[in-house]
Amino acid sequence: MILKSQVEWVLHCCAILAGLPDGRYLSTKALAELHGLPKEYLSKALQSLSQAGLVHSTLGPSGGYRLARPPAELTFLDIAEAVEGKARTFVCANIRANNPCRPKGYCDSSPCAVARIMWEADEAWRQKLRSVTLADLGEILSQETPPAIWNDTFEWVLKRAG
Amino acid sequence: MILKSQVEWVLHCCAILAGLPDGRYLSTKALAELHGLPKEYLSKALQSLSQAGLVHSTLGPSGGYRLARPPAELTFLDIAEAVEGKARTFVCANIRANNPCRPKGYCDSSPCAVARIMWEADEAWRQKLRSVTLADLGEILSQETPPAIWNDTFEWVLKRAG
DNA sequence: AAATTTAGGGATATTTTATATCCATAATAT
DNA sequence: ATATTATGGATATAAAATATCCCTAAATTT
Ligand code: SF4
Ligand code: SF4
Repeated sequence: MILKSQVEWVLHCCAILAGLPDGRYLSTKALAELHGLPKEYLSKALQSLSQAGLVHSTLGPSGGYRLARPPAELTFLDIAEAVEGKARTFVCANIRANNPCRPKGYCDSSPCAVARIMWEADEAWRQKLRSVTLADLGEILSQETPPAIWNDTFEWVLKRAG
Repeated sequence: MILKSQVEWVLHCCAILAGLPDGRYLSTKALAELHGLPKEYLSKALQSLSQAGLVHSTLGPSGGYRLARPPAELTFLDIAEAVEGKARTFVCANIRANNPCRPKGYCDSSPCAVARIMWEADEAWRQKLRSVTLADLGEILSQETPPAIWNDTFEWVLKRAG
């Protein structure tokens, strides 16, 4: 069970978008080039963000994406779910229904303990991701990244931002 | 990102094994029949449990599996990891290394904030599963399952246990 | 001693998901 | 007008999950 690589991609892209000045847009092309990713496929991931309402897009030259909300209001969970979907990782195939000792037509009123416990673990994962915002990430990255690289990167980005 | 269905299978199987009297074994055939599962493929899942040291097996007629430890010492995490593997769900492809603004040969000392946060979420999932044992599960199931079904099931199981 | 039953492991096939590319379209900027 | 962009559909490829088959060695039953 491994997350799509698109999750990493869009997290990095959002971190960049979070540093963009108000009103500026950054294109798929620039984001793909900056991260060394296949442009067409990254585009699908960014479209997922757009469909989830996390980013706003605009067309034409100087077009691209910007965040739809302030970085403090965008969580890791928002972003991960946009790409990965909101489905739980444990899907219950209801195999207890196959138990030959069950009366025919017996219908279980609710999911059993196995499913509930697995879903609680899923929720713990979600809760952690819900507790971290893009603003938090930006703060950490700006502290940890060597200033030279950090500045060069945003200079590079601004040169390409529409 | 969805867990293998084998995870559900082995959790149910372990719940049954946990109710087995000391020294008795239950075969793959019986476990597959009880849950309505493909015997050969379930066998692979049970072999994973065996390789992880969670169950003990014995050959021949009246052979099969029993738990290797008391139910209170077997956690959901033990069981899930035996089948699903211990790898983290977020794998870092180190795409920041592709950043054209980085000096050539620059080597990042440690994983960045994105990876660390995602790994913390993984750990929250693990922590929840680590906190629930087969003994806990057995207690809940025995309370929630209608007594008639519960008793019939273990009668059925004991008739087939070696 | 022979026949039966079992776990274990290897090989292989099928189905589903993830990854990736290509193209047509409409909107926007210059 | 021309160039550039997001979007969505179609399709192709690679990888993983699901599943079956068969052989072996060990243990039990007869
Ligand atoms: S016992 Fe629980 S996990 Fe298993 S099939 Fe039923 S509801 Fe799903
Ligand atoms: S920035 Fe973090 S998540 Fe992204 S590639 Fe680097 S270490 Fe991995």
